[in-house]
Amino acid sequence: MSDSTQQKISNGVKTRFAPSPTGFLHVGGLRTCLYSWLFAKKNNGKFILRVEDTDRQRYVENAVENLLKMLQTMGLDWDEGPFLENDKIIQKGDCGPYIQSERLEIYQNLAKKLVEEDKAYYCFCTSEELDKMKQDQMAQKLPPRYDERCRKLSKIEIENKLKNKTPYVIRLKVPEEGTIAFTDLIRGEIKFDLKDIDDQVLLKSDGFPTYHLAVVIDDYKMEITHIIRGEEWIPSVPKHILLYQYFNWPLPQFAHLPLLLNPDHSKLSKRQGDVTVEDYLSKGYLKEAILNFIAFLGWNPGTEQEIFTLEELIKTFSLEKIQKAGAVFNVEKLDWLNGCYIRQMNIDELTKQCMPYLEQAGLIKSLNFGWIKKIVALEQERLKRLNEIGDLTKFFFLDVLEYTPELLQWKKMDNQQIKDSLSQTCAILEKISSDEFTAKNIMDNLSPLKEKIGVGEMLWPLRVALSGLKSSPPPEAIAEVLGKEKTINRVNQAIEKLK
RNA sequence: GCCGCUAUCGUCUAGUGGUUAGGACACCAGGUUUUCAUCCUGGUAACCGGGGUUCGAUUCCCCGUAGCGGUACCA
Repeated sequence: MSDSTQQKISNGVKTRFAPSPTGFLHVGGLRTCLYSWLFAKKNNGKFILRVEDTDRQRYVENAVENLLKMLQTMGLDWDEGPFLENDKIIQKGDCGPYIQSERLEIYQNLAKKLVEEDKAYYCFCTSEELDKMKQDQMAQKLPPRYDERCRKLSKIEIENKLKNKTPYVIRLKVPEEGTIAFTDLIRGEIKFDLKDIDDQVLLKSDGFPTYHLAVVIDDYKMEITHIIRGEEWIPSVPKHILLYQYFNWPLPQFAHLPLLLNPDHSKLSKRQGDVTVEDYLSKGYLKEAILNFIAFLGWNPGTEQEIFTLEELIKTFSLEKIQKAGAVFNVEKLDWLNGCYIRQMNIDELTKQCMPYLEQAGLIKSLNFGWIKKIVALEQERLKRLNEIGDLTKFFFLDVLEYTPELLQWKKMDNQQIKDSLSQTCAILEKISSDEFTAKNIMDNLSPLKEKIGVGEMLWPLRVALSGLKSSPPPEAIAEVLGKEKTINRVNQAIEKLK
């Protein structure tokens, strides 16, 4: 099979994301989806969604709904497929249905057609027989594979078994020799020997298709031009190509994406941290940051720009720039990127998004948006994840701060010096009216004292008195947000602590 | 075991038949009139190994090695 038989981009690009509803959306799945989406958008093509629910054992209730919601909140829209409207799944598009369990007849008919044309055959082997076959082969150190015994069944034997309702599967008839090669858009030519390829089950005994049958039929029927999916599918491409040939259908283009890896280079998995998109969202990673980060895991534009909006990604994206090797999902860089996005955010929006986390931390008693906004603003440059906001701002909400008196000490100051510093500071603060209790005013008034006793000597004890922390925003900024009364109260509490 | 994919700083990566092998994260140091953070400056740190081809290979070819994936009536 030469690459000239692969379909060219003529009547427009059409890509798909085809997940299995077996749980929450995985970040690897999100990236696959993003790349397919970007490629379609970049080429003014169509992007569709298809649900591959042919495995009833692994089917998870509500997984489809979750999936649709998640893609929606991530801003990846699709032109055809299932959509959520008023919490109900409805399907739109001319190639529907887009849920494989609703297309069984199509697969069954086409599988039968292959049997009629001698390109596939009935197999009546039980799973016990298959297990035994495998064990015998392993014992003899042979590669485990189906020995094709049902290929040799006579017409009469087959008819009898069918008449007796013996359960069966339909298997692909893979030629004994020859090679199948194809050009992967990311990896170049990949070649397989047909003799290494098993007679794949196409239709299971429960009447459902396997992935291999369903994916080929649907990608053809739905006019997919570019199949963009994970590299774990490379070994099954020859089976798919065989099916395209048997059906006499044109081949789509293939692009197999590198895997996402754990820090130890194993395939990204739950055991070593968070893998679902929801996990990251709930920790307070912004969707823009997640998308940006994930886009760069296995792809980069070749320039030095690192921060990209979705629009910019569409403009810049290309399959050729996709990496071949797997990429470690490195949370540290995500943290940095998320911090960048948080710093760029409009403060009203940031405050709004922080609210749920403040509530979670049990900090919001009075919902004074304006006041909370000031607090959030003070921590904006320190925030890397929204779920840090509680710990970072707790001290604003408390009546009494818990800290050890030693924390008030700047360099080699003794208790008396600290007390003096705080009382002199307090005296100055007392003189500022509540109306003029602003950060700038406070610093202006404090300036002479600062000259007299030293910057650190004045500001450090004040900062600890107001925040109870060794790292916090500047004291005058905290004072302004706290207001005159609370500020003076906290300074006096600090002086008390030193007695 | 068999089949396939892959290989540049710790991580994400740029790049080339001749480069001081570039950037980002992380880390370290200094600066930005208190701390933390932000920001700025600087620093440590990489071409898996062996053979070819070549005047010259990190780059091209071959062979190893390692990692990963597949080897299901899972996708």
